Amino acid sequence: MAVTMNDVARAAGVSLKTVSNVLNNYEFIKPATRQKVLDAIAELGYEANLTARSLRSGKSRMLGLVVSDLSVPYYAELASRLMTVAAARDYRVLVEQSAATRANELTALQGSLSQLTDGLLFTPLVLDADAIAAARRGTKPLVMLGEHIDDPRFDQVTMKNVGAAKAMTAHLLAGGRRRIAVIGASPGDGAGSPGLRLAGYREALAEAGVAFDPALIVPAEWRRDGGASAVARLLDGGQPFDAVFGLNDALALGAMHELLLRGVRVPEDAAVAGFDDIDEARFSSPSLTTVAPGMNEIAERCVQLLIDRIEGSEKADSGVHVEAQFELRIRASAPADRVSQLPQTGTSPASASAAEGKVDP
Amino acid sequence: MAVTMNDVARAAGVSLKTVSNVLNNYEFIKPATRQKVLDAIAELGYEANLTARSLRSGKSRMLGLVVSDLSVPYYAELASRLMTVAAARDYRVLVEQSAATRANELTALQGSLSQLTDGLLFTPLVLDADAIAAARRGTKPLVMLGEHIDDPRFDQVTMKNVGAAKAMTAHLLAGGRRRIAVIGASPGDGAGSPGLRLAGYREALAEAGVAFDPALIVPAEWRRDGGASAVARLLDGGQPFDAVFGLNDALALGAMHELLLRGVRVPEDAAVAGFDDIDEARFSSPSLTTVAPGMNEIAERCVQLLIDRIEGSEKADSGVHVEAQFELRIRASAPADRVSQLPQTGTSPASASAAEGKVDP
DNA sequence: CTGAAAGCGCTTACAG
DNA sequence: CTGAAAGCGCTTACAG
Repeated sequence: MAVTMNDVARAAGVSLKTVSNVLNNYEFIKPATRQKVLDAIAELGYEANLTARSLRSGKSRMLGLVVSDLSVPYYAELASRLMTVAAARDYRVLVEQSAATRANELTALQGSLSQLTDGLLFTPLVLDADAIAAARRGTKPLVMLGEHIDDPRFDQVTMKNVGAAKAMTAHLLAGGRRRIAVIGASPGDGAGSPGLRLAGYREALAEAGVAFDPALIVPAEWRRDGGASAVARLLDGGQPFDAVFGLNDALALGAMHELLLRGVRVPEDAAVAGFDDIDEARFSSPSLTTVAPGMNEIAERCVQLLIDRIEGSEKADSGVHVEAQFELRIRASAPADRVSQLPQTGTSPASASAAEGKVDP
Repeated sequence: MAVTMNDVARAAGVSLKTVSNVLNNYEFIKPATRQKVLDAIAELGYEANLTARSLRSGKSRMLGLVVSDLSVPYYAELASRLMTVAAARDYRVLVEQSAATRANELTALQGSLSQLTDGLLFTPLVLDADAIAAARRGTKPLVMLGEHIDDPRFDQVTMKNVGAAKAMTAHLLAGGRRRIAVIGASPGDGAGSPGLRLAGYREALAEAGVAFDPALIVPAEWRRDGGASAVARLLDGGQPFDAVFGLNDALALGAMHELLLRGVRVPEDAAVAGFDDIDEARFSSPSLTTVAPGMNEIAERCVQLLIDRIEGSEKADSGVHVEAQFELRIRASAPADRVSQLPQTGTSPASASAAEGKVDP
């Protein structure tokens, strides 16, 4: 029913191979022959059957993207950009959600997703480098996204977690904050985004001569509700603090929501900072100070790296590691200068018993 | 290199067809034969080549999803759910972004997306029913999402736009609001989400005996920044209002951000309501009153309808139309009772000159 | 520069 | 219940 290459060949009076040559931009074709073929294609409305091409050539021009949950704003924004960047090189992106479970991450690596695609952009959250190396079958390219893995065996595109968290912490310290709670990590975390960002926090504290207090490090699921309940626990525990650093924006926004609900003023009683600079951060009330981790650069570099591996133009023997540049976005939730925000009031540490809220958005 | 059906057939001592029969759950196979085949599959680690299956059978077990922009929270949350629902029926979802341009919507309908998938979930924003009917090639099933199209030729899954907007407006009126600004529509809008939601708003006003004032209807791009700038124009125009109904949550959240920035108290000076109930709405400050449009139901019904069309179990001659049930989510930005919020202050209409902001989150 | 043939790995009539 | 053969629509060596 659909028009095939055979129909085109017949209409143009050439062989199948010649049509294929034209479609694949083979260079040594007589202009007249090429034109005959192009005319026939246009006249018949021929479109190549991608499935047949894929079966024969072994290439699908699809990239797989594995994230835990596409409804997480950071992943949604990343996926959207990845699709746009990939489309510019004539690739599609096929997304798979892992729900951050071991079984699903293994399936993503071994199952039909990798069969359907030419390579994978993988954000592992539970599998470690050895598990991934062991699970991997075949030789299709694999680029790691995020910071859970840091291993010379793998190509990897990340953000400057340590440096960015350090810069943000330094910003809060410069604003006069001394008891900065961290939401989304455990004191002992070493690897992955939580551990790296916590390390940056500690470096900044050390340079400023501020003691590290493990009581200020509050574990939480990296979602808005996780941030909210972490702050609730912090306030209920009576631990004084004058700033909250959510290790991603969802945590920070959830934290800010709970603070305001409890009557803690932001930024007067407690500054709030996040990490990711999702679109929502600009429009929260107060707007959220956060780290812009260079998402555009991440999207471009990882698609480019993966396609270069697929097409063989990137030949490095060991893993290529790319780190995107970050920027701080200073907004109302944690302004540069604490004093200028509060000409008359002065500062008081936040607590569960803070008075009626008053917010400067 | 990969294990093929032929290898399995040889190992099991049966023909290719028998292996195929086992894989496709053909019922009349001797248990012993089936077991031999299953053993061989397990031993060799055979996995069916989906591309070959797709080429031969003409079915890919992929659904196409066309939205304007996957980074829009509503679409991200919808896509995430669609994937989960589809996966339960052993289908994948391939997403394409149209950027709400005519050219891209046509491409999505005619191009390689429809070739790669067994059917399309399509959210048209610029194409109308006739254009879609004309552009459509072949006979692959197509289910419309959203309200831009309402045409008996097409299957369609929508929300109760009119009823939900009417209920929300009635809620605002019941709270004592009389000058309710609408963000995201033009006074003349008739069709699509803006027109339908505006119609619900007008019905509620009429039933309450409140006059419709076109000066309160403010057009805007359906994004956070659109909501913010629409409110800025409204305030700058000096038009008094005591509530803002953003026709989606992004608009409402952007509007709320701008109100608070200008010192307009929410909900004291102006209540704010939205539409969609994205996750963010629960965690804004104040939390956002909005319409939950039944996204789970929408996701389930549209995937089910599309797959039933693909597999032939849905045989209706004309378009099947499904409307999901909605619920109001009453939160702090527009509580049920205005007076209880303000025991001592009373009400004053918002204006650009409103005094220093004070927010009850 | 172009053609005739083989084959990617399945499913699908068609026999038996 | 199972087998041998054809064919989905391409690309890829191999000739010439």
